[in-house]
Order: sequence, then structure tokens, then C-alpha cells
Amino acid sequence: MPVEAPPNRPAKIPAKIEDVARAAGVSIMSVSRVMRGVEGVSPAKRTEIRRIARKLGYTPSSVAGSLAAANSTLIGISIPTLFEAVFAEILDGMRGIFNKAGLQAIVETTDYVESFEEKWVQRMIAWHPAGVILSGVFHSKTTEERLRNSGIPTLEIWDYTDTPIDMCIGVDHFSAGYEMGLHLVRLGYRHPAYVGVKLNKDPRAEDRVAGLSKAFAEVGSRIHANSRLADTASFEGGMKGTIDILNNTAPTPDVICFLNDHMAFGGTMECERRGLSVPDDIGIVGFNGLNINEVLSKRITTSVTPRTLMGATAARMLVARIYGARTEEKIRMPVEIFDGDTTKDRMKTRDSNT
Amino acid sequence: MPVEAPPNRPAKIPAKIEDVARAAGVSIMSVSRVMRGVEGVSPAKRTEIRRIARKLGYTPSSVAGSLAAANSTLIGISIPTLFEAVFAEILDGMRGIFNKAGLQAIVETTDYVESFEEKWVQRMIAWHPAGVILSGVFHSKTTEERLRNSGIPTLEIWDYTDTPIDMCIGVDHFSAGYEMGLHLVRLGYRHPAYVGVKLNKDPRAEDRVAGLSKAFAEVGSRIHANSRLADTASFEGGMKGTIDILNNTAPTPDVICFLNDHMAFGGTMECERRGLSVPDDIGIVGFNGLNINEVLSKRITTSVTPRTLMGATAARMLVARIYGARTEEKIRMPVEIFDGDTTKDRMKTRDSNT
DNA sequence: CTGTTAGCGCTTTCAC
DNA sequence: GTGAAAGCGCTAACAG
Repeated sequence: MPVEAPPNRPAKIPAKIEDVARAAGVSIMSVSRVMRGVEGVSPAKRTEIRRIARKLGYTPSSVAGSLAAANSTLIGISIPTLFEAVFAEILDGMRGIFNKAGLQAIVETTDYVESFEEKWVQRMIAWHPAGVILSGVFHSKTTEERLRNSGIPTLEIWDYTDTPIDMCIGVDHFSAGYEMGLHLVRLGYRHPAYVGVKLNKDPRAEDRVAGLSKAFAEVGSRIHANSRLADTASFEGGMKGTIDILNNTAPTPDVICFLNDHMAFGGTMECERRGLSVPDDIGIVGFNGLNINEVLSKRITTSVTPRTLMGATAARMLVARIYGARTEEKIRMPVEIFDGDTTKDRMKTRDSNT
Repeated sequence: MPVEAPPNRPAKIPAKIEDVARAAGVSIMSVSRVMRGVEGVSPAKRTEIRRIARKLGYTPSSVAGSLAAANSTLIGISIPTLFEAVFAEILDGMRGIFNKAGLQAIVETTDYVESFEEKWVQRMIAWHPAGVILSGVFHSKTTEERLRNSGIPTLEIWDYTDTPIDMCIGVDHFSAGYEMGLHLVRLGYRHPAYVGVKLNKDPRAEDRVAGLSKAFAEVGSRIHANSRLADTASFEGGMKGTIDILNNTAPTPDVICFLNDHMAFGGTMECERRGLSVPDDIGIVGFNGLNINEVLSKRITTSVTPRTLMGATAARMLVARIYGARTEEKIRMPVEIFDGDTTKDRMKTRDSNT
């Protein structure tokens, strides 16, 4: 005569604020106050309410709370991919700050596709987040408009722009590329090649390439070969791009600049496999200063970006804004060139072989 | 006479269902039906409502919707860290499935701290998620209890256990360690060392070590040296652990097993820096089969785990369960040994040097 | 310090 | 096919 066992697990009906109030013999407002940690409840009642709440396993519903209070503790974060260590580090920098502020991060990856980002923003807005973080400064018109109209504090991260939707913090990728270009020119390189990912798979990387080009143009040179085969900036992508360049370019470039250090490492492996000595026969340049560099016997020449600090600063900016403080709207972070072992001063060492 | 500009951006008051209903000359119920894609509205009204909704920039509030419908489209996912590529890959495997099912992932990292996980679970439950995914099978009593009582579909991932909270999918880490141990024994290794992270920083890794120990015990050997200095399973951690082992262990072990491939790579670099040839003087073993292996000239001997597939399968299990289907409760996934270039058959090659 | 009254923006239920 | 009424579980605003 009893019904069949339920399809899944039993699911106790969760206690609600009313149950706690009744059991404690107080009004639901007192329970509400205690649960939110707000003043205005006598110590005795407070203790009793806490006890009952624990006993009943009561957890206030954030959904109901957000609706009633017209606010939420959600922070929506959109990043292109988790496969680039960069974004994992940025997120790591944010985590602690958001936690301390009682905010909850919702992370989504867009794989560099604008339309994904657009849909995500719409879904996100529906949750009334306390703030939104977007990666990069390239977004669809609709995305920008929705965010502007929503009034939700919005922070663009990783790229720097003078005209953010709301706030931004990042590095100037064009300048970073330009500075590295100047450095390489100074070292005597004149025939650079570039290995990256497909054109639409990382717009900031292309900004860096433009900066690099400019520096070489100033000495009458240019990027002699490009390879953009890979979908992701992986070790393997770097290797394949290098094969592409070395097989199809004559004369062999004197330096290959990679989208990032992981690709650069893959490229280095390929050069050495072919008997090309780095940096004597060919220079290798990465980007970011990822931590693989800490164990390599030949440290990669690269531009070091402040990822963790950027994440932490970003989170602080957003938290400050959410709590109504006036904050810096735009922060441009510095990039530092690390002169590693995969490039050398070709002016000096031209006649002195090791 | 006008007031000062508002502190932040203007924040248009967003349109709500009522506004759309009024503008379209229908009841809010019809709007609700159209927005949810439910039957019961005439094509003409449907079109008109869609038009007005778009014109007004109306986005239904998920907060209100969840409260009224007593459900949500959130999936809470807890992972230890984003710094191990493994978890990024698992997440990547899930993404597409959840997107297609209209579910929204909320990812949190716990840094292997049980109490963080416990707090996170409580916060998460407050959002009435459609499902929860936890990494590993070690959780606080409170966490398990809360999840059980909530009736929320729960999936434990990465470790396998016969007694999950609800469902689980993962690999058997003890067996994985044991199998690798057998493999090394077969190759003739007898003096293994282990390099990992601090004891509380990765419980599954210790399961693998136990399996490894068992295999060596069967031939009367044991793990002769251990180093667990690092907080994270990084390249650098592997290097430092290797320094620790090589400086303080005599005689030098014939093989070092690392927590994962990245640590193993750091260790390899250190060995070569010291003039120890891999695999002739010392063997190196990793775990996971991470993609750095695809570019190395000496591929690391490792146990390959199916991360992306595991993520996708996990997501499918959870989605099926959420939609009420009967599903597999427990799935144990296979681990495959990759016999790379950092170990060799010591029986065969003892007298034949390359 | 405590409680009452009105919603928050939507969906469920049930009439028509 | 359509809509009115009654909440979902909580908090803001106010009154005692």
C-alpha cells in the first residue's frame, strides 16, 4: 500500500524562516535579523534563535533574499579560457578578496567567441549580479548596451582601454609588443617571425604583434613570417607553428616571437630537435612570464605580466564600487621585459663563439 | 537646481513582466508563457509579445523565477585548484553539456581545505542549485549531511568510491599507483623515491603512493625517500623536491615518482642540470599525461587519465539525474600507463649502453 | 528591542 | 487560448 520509493534521494523539506521563528517563539523578523547579522535583537533571543536554526538545519534562501532585498552577492566573471594559466592566476588573485567581501563568483568561459559572451551576459543579468567582470575590451554592441543600461558595476580586465564600458584594469598590449620589439632591435635582431593562434582566437595577441611590427618598421624591417594555425596557445601549438615557419620560410628567421611562454617552449623543443641552437642560431621570445620559466635551464626571454596582482586589484576595485565608494576607473598595469637565455646580444657576440 | 550626477552610472529601471504585458495589451501570464517557451499563446500574440519584450530590453529575472518555480538552473562546482590543468580540463569537458542543457555553472576553488568546501556548500545550497559537483571523496561530515538532506543531485568527481554521497565518477587512484608500481618493478626498478606536495594538499595523490608502495613491497622493496615540501603541484615544486631528494638521499634512488607530469618535468630539469642522465642514471615518472608531454623530446612515463571525457560524462550523468532519468550511480574510469622515454628496461639494457 | 504590513517579480493553479 | 488570484521565502519600512 505504500507508494514506490521516490525516484532519487528523499529530500527532506528544508526548514524556512517561519519554522525557525515558530520553534523559537519569536517573529520572523528577529530570525531574519539574526541570520543577517544585523543589530536589534537581544542577546538572549539571538542565542536561542541561533540554536534553533542550527538544530533545524536552517539555511536562509539566497534566492528569496535577493528578490526581497533587490540585490545579490553574485559576481559574474567571463574569461576566454581556463587553459591559459594567465586567467587561472587572475582568478586566483580575485578569490580571496571576493570571499572576504561575501561575494560569490560565477565563472564562465567564452572561448573567445563574442556571441557566447553576449548570451552569457544576458543570462547573468537575469541573476541581478552585484558586479560583472569581462575579459578584454572587445565585446558586441548588444553586450555593451545591456551592461550600460543595467547599471551593474562592470569591470573589463586584462586589456587596457581609455574608453571602458565602466571600469577597466589591464596592460597595454600594443605597448608591450612595441617594447619587446625595441628590445629585440637593440639586441640586433632583424628577421623576426611570429607564431600565435588563429586570428579570432586572441585579439590582444594581435595588438602585441602590431606593436612588435612597429618597432621593427622603425629600423626598416618587418615580421618576415607568421604562423597562426593553432586554436589554443598550447605547447603543441607552439611546436607546430615552429615547424610551419622553419619548413616554409627562407632564410630562417633570426628570432621567433610566440604568443606566450608555453608556445615558446614548444617552439624551443622543435628548434633543438632540428639541431638549431637557441639562442646562437635562433632567438625565442614568449609572453607573460609563466612559471615554467622557473625550472628551465634556458629561461625564455619574455614580457612579465602581473596577473595575480591584477586579479586582486580588480576585485578590490569592484568591491569598492559595489559598496558605493568612488574608485579609480581605469588602471594601466606595467609589463616588464625579462631578458632570458633564449635571446642574446648579436652585436657583441657576433665573432665570439662559446 | 538639479541634483548632482548620481554616484555611478545611471541604471535605467529595468523593464519587468508587467511593463511588457501592459505595452502588449495582454496579461502577465501570456508574457510569462512566451518567455519560457511554453504552449498556450496564439501565434499573433506570441509575435507581438516578443517584439515588445525586445523593444523594452526585457530580461526575465531568474531570481524571481527561481523563487516562484522553486527551482534553479545553477550547477555548483567545487574544485581544489585551477592551477592543476587537470581540473581545467574536467571543467572544459562539462561546459558544453551544461550549456546545452541550459544550466549555469558556478565554480569555486577550495584549495584542498575541507572547511572552505563546507562553507561553500552551505552558500551554494542557499541558491537552490539544480545540482552540485564536488571534487574528490573526502568531505566533512557536515558537508555530506547537508547535501544528503537537501536532496540536491550530487556528483563526486575525480576519485572513485563505492560509497558516494549520491553519484560518483572517477579513477581509482590506489590502483593507478599500484599499476604503475608493477610496471616499474617489471622494468627492474627497486629504489623509488616520491616527490609530491604537503600531506593535506592532495589526498588522492597519497592513495596513489600507497598503491605504489604495495607494488614495491611485493618484491621486498619500499619507497626509500619522500619529499612533500610544495604547496602546489608546480614545475618549481618538482624541482625543489628533486633537489631535496638528491641532496639528502644515499644511495641515489633509481627512479623518482612525481605527483604529476609538471612536477616530473621540473624534476627532470634538475637531474639534467646535475649531470644525471634520464633515464640512464635515474628514472622519472609523472601522472596524468598532461599535454606538455606532446612536445618533449624525452616523453615522461606517466599514467594517462581521461579528464575531458570524465568531465563530459559527469555532466551528462548529472543532467540526466536532474531531468529525472534513472542513471548510472558510479562510474570507474580507466587509467592507462604511457611508457615514455624517462624510464627504461633495466633488465635488458644493463650491459648495452646507447 | 520587537513585530506588523507590504511587497520583491515571477509562476502555479485554477477558472473562464 | 487567456487571465485572476495566491503565493514562493524573504526583507524594507514602519509602528510600537
